[in-house]
Amino acid sequence: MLKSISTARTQQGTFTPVEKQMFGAALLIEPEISSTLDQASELGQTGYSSSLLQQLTCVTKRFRHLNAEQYLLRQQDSFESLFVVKKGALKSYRLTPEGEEIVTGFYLEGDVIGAGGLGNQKHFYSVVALEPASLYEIPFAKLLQLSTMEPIVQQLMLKLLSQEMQADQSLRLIQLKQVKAAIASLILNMANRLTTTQLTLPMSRVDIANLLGVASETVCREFTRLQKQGLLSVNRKHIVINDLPQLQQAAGADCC
Amino acid sequence: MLKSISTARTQQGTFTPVEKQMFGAALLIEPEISSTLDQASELGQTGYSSSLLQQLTCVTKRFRHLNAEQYLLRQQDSFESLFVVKKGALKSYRLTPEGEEIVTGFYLEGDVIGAGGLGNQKHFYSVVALEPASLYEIPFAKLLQLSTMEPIVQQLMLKLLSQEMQADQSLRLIQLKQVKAAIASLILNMANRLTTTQLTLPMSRVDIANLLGVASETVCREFTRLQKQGLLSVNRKHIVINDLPQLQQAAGADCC
DNA sequence: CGTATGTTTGACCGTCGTCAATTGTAGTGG
DNA sequence: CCACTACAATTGACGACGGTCAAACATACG
Repeated sequence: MLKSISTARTQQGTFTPVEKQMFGAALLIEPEISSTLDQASELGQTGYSSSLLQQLTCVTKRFRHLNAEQYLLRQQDSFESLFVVKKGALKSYRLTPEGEEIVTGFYLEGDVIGAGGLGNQKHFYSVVALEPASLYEIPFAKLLQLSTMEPIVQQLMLKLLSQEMQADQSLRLIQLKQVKAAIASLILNMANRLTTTQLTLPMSRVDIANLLGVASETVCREFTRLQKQGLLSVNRKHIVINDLPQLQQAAGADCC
Repeated sequence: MLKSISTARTQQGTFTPVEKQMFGAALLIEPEISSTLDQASELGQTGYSSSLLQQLTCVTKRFRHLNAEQYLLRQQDSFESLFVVKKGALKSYRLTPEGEEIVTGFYLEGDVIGAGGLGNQKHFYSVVALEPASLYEIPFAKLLQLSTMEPIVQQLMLKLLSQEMQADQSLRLIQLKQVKAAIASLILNMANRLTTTQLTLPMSRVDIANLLGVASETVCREFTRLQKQGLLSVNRKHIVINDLPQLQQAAGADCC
């Protein structure tokens, strides 16, 4: 349900940890890609790669700040940049012809926004901040330009898109489940990403309902049911996980 | 619901119609990309592009034939090729931990299979033929190699991935709708692609049910309901559209 | 012709959507 | 600092949609 399947990682290698973190945060480097970078350096392309790195870190130095309710981009905006969430939370959604909101995902720290526009001229969803948020901005033109010089960048872009696709797919899996399981999955996913048993949801019940395609009342009822079963403590947006194993079972093996 | 949003097209230009069709069928060229190709040629890169074209047509000359029920690829297979459906129909699916089948899409003539693996080592779904099918095979390694020489190929790959993502997204929209609307959309999409009011479904009721996340009985009931309303004539897998405008309305503006 | 499989239909019941009332919380202005 | 207001969240009642079980039926294949 959340856009990123994995979080950015750093590794010891040819690049300094700081550089890697920067690069990783910007492009969600997986371990294997990270080592690809290392290998590239080891293969005598160090000069080339480090200049690449310089350009990338340069590119990612742009920042953008949003207040709650402010839009990062709107459906049909022309595609110009990728964004990486540095802090805060956002949601993406589309509108049905009837004006209903269909939430397509939530973005937390480290998530990449806009990969879906990589092959298109236009974005096909709007993205709005749920709380004050700051983001890195990566101009797509710059990225494309770099990619012609460095195949690694191209692979990264492909990987980004694939990840976003996989995230969408697991979202589909969630929707097919019982609502109870979907909620449990949502909570678990949030908790995993934040590595804590206590969390504050950035999104409203309505947002969750629109993500799962159910009524907001149903979301409420499932929250209270999970609380009565002792798996969660719920107080509005504040959630405490009381019984992790049971919750995982309720999620029904979050799968894939 | 169906994987491709648009079908391959041919245009008059630098390349011969036959070449274009080949290229278009293989990579789902959009008009604007197609004209990009033309522009590239006009900008004096003709030699380069036509060698690209030669390589592409060469690459796409590989064929693959499947009987019904035969697998094109299985979940966790390593990613080696893209496929383009030349004839026939296939479905892709994943299994839940409980062993339930979740259909992720149907592929008809002209559809591209496997774009989701572009950034990954493994495919995350299985693909099986619903009826005898023949496909073009495009080795990924070759494609990547070409893309380092020709930015256009890279753009095409990005576009392919984006298209697959958009298809997934519209699938999500369908799932959130009423089952009736979902079925109507499915039929309309099939009919549009085949440009006819009379069609034979390649997939079973169970497959449709697994795609939409409902019971197969529900699919049956909606089919008969649409028939009783006079929108469709249904006889097992044979469908005739009797009232297109009404059907489109039932689909509820297939949107986006 | 007979069996296996896919399809259709009916009966029953649980889940979830809708409508509505109530509570709780945060933000506003006095 | 305290009402007052607006809105999110919660809970209840009721009905419809869709899942499950079961049976009847049609079609394909041997």
